[in-house]
Amino acid sequence: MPRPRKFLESDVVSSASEVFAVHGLAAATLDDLVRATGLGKQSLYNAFGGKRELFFRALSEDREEATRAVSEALGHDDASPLERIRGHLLTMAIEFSSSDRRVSLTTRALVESTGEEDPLSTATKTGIEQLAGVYAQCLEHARENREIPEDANVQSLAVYFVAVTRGMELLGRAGVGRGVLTAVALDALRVLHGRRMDETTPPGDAGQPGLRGPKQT
Amino acid sequence: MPRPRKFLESDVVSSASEVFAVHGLAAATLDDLVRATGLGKQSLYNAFGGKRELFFRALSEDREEATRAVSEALGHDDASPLERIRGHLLTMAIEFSSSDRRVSLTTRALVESTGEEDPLSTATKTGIEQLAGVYAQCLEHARENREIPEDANVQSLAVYFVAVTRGMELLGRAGVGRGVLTAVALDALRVLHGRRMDETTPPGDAGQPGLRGPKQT
DNA sequence: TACGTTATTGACTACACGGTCAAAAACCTT
DNA sequence: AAGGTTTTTGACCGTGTAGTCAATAACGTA
Repeated sequence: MPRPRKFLESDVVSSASEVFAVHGLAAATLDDLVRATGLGKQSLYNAFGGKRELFFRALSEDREEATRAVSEALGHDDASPLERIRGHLLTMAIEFSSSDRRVSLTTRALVESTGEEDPLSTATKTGIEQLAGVYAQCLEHARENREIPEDANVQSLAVYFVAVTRGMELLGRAGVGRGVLTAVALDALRVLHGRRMDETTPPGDAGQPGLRGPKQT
Repeated sequence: MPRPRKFLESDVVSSASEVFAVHGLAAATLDDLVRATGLGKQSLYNAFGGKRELFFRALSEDREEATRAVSEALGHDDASPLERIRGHLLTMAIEFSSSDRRVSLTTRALVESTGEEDPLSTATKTGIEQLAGVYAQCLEHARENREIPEDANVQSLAVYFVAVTRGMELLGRAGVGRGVLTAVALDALRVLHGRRMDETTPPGDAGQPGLRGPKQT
């Protein structure tokens, strides 16, 4: 019998997400959010509880979306695991060099968090772990396929890829262009083909027939 | 004959830098700055012109300091170029996994800039180019020394290292520990030893006798 | 069709912020 | 010692902020 809402929470969160991605948590004003979502202040307040809470909702949606996207890109079986990682990184290069002002909410939360104990910080930490998990899974498959060296440390490589993509995101925002970012992505991939630094002879298993080499500028 | 100042501009900028590194530009209040620097508001205003201008001063000092530090780490000739890059990256891993809340002002400016035309953005862009230049120089030496493949693209690799360090910075802030970050750094270095993705036979020049292999967890 | 429940609306509040003003203080020169 | 110049000091101001309140509207049910 109560009066029903005129909006879908998911729509609101998604609009808010946009605002936060462009302005960040602190710099986004309630007015920005009101304008973007079409709701009144009080409705926002009733439904979510305030700017910070709304940000958390947006953040967790963003994390889900991000891991979903990566795990889809890495999970298709139309190509070998290694090829999929390669494709994914190239996609990221293009995405990050687009000129819109978006920054992933995870990165924003990371930078705006005020301390190790800040809920923002813990939320992003689990987000990063999720992401690394997805990479790790794909890398494990690659290892099973003998596409990467037997002794590769899948766990640290997974974190490595999270770091690289985060760095590419920042560089893209700094105005680094698509060509350079693509070259960086291809450079980053060479890790998967390298010998360990203390080895002088190559492992016996490495050739990747299906892949093209980097066409660096 | 005018009354002299009671402070050194460099001291003030350096204190302000600290505040900005912890809080960011937007979140740092003038009161924070007043407290940290010991000056009165008006003195700050006379000497610098306002929060934003002070941030720019701090930013350019930060850029100088950062490039100076990197180029020192990469410029010593107590080790081969490649060894120096390795040492530098490991140093960064330790630094970034320290638990203080600092974030480089360049990264902050990058994230807080509001548009491609924002002076913040252009300042950071040149900062990143400077940094990449330092890496490029060292990589060039490494190439001349035949420590990395002849056909390595020094320019994109330089940008790659900027991306990796930026990523490591973010991960460190997310609470990723020293061990993992070190492993990531070592992973990142493998790029310099890798074959191109379309090669199946190794280049003939690679062994690095003085270096230990990664002790990944 | 009337009632109870919840959503919506828009005016309101308290506050913290960046920035300013004018008076007082401190120094160097002459 | 006196004057001129600049810094310092501390009170002040307008603005924009997140958040609140009380009145009104809209719906399902009975």
